[in-house]
Amino acid sequence: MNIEQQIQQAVKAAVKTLYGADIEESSVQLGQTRSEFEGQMTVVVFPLLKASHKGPEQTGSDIGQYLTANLADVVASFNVVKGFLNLVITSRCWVQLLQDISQTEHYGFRQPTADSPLVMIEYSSPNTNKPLHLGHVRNNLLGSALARIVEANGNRVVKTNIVNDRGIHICKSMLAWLKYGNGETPESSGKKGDHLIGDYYVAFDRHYKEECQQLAAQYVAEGMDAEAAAERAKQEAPLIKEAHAMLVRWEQGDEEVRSLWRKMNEWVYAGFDETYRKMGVSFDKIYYESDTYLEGKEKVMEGLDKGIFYRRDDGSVWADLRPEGLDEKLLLRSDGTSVYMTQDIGTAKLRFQDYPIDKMIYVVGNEQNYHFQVLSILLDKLGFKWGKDLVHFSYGMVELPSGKMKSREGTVVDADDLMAKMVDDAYQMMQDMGKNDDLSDEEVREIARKVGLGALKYFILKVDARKNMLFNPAESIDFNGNTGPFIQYTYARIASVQRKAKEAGISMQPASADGLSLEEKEINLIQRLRQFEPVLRQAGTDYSPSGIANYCYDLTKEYNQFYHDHSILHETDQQKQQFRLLLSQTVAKTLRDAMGLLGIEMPERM
RNA sequence: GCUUCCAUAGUUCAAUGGAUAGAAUAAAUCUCUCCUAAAGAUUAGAUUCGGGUUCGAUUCCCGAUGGAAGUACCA
Repeated sequence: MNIEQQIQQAVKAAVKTLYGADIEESSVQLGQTRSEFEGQMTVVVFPLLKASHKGPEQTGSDIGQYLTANLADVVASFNVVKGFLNLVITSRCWVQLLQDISQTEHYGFRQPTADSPLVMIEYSSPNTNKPLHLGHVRNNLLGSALARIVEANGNRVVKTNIVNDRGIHICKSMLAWLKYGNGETPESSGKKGDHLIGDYYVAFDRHYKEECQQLAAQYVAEGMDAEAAAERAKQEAPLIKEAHAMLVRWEQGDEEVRSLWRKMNEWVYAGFDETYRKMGVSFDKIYYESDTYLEGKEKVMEGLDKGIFYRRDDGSVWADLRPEGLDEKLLLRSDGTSVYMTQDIGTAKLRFQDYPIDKMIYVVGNEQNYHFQVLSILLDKLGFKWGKDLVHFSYGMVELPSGKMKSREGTVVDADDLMAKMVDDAYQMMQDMGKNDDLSDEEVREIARKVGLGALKYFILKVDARKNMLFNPAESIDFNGNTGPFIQYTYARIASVQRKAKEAGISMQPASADGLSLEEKEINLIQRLRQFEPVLRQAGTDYSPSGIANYCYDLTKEYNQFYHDHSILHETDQQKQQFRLLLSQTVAKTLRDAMGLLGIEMPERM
């Protein structure tokens, strides 16, 4: 039984004996003592006043006395400040706790079993017409971190990706490539496939814009007012008409269009795979919209038969969600083609066929909150048992100082470029600091890779996912302060101490704890280590990678203070030295586990 | 218009309803004959406004103000 439970139980017993009242064990509010007071654990006595019918001070001291008398192994002494009962926990307890943590592999993790809930997490979900940018990076990092966190809380997890490989957007790239590409390929140009396709998407847009302007000018000359002319031009421009025609040919299965589509998608996938690999994200199962949209149609027709949906005179199919407080939602266009919602229904159907899903989590930006509100209702109506409480893990946008990223204005922060720049910066920094003297260039580059990506990942994951966040390309991402490298650096320092201890033949095995008196910072650290379990639980229920990131920072900060104040290898008291080595080792272990959940690798030196 | 989300130091971020709201950064200053100074320490700086619930509110509720997103036969 852990310290918290022992105290809670004892407080319950105290209330019973002292005041004759029954309280719930779990209702005993137990927190950590603030550093300015003596003690490590604090019982909040306010909620107990109803039972005691005494003042807070008196109640606190009654219970404190009971605890020191009846739980002397754990509670050494106490003090009461206002309504807070601060408890000093015995050193013996702390050392025991440290040993437990150090001996537990992946302390705080829960192993999934065969009958654990099956959670499917969808993330990434790119369009195949342009390369990944910083917004996708946030999505991918959040999704993969979330998958690890959910798994570490004892769930079976399937990571999935839905690729939006069909639709007007990819037709635009295809058309531009046919018109202006001169047969350019990734091989011929040396460009990454996704970047190549992205360039043609931009090219389409540029030419389309020109056409629109010319056409609009012509309409205005014919006497139309400017706004209407612009609107009309958008629809009547030859390029967009060609793109639509191409989409129709695609849907009809026109082999010429299909084979071009396959070829260009392959280029893009090769590019994506490289980006995913560098980012360190992966999937267990990938779905393609081109496979799922027909399933969606089928499912919608099924709903139509059951009377869940209705058909309008023009042939389009709708769901009436006004009873749910929402609007009517289109599910099939009047020409019978499917929309975004149709596809998601189809994907859900296929997934449910493939896996007995208990819970579905969609990692998708908050701009689609409404979509998922609707999807949840529709899936529920269609009989998916997990539809009703599907989780839309809705995250905020990444903004630039100039506002939103816009591909047209060239303000998009490219994922590949950014990762490369982070690694370069880390490499340059190592050069400048002369840290690479006895390392091969290859080793330095590997460390720079971990550090550069660690900085990027931590930068993104430490922020509450719900909130919009700011990225300033001019300032770049810091390597000092509350950053990934700060945590990695501390880890590398511990690794260094451990190497030296090993060379000197110093045992890291815990000696007897008898007579060992602990420093305040040592106790703080053990307490912090213990905290990892509740933090991980919380991160699992709140779906909060940032909770893990913040924990890593707090633990690191705490350790650095300890490291600064207390010597390890120079400590002459052997018992203390071994204890500190064990403590350091356990901090390193916990940091590796916790940062690992965020997908951040820890270098043994840097 | 309607719906949803957000609002904390100059800036970027924290805080299961708990004690004097924490960090980082930017500024000034100190600490390497000492286990890695990508570190540690000191000084100064913030809860948008008005109500309510509570022993206690940055946190929960209502209203106002400001910002973002959505409200497509786009995805």
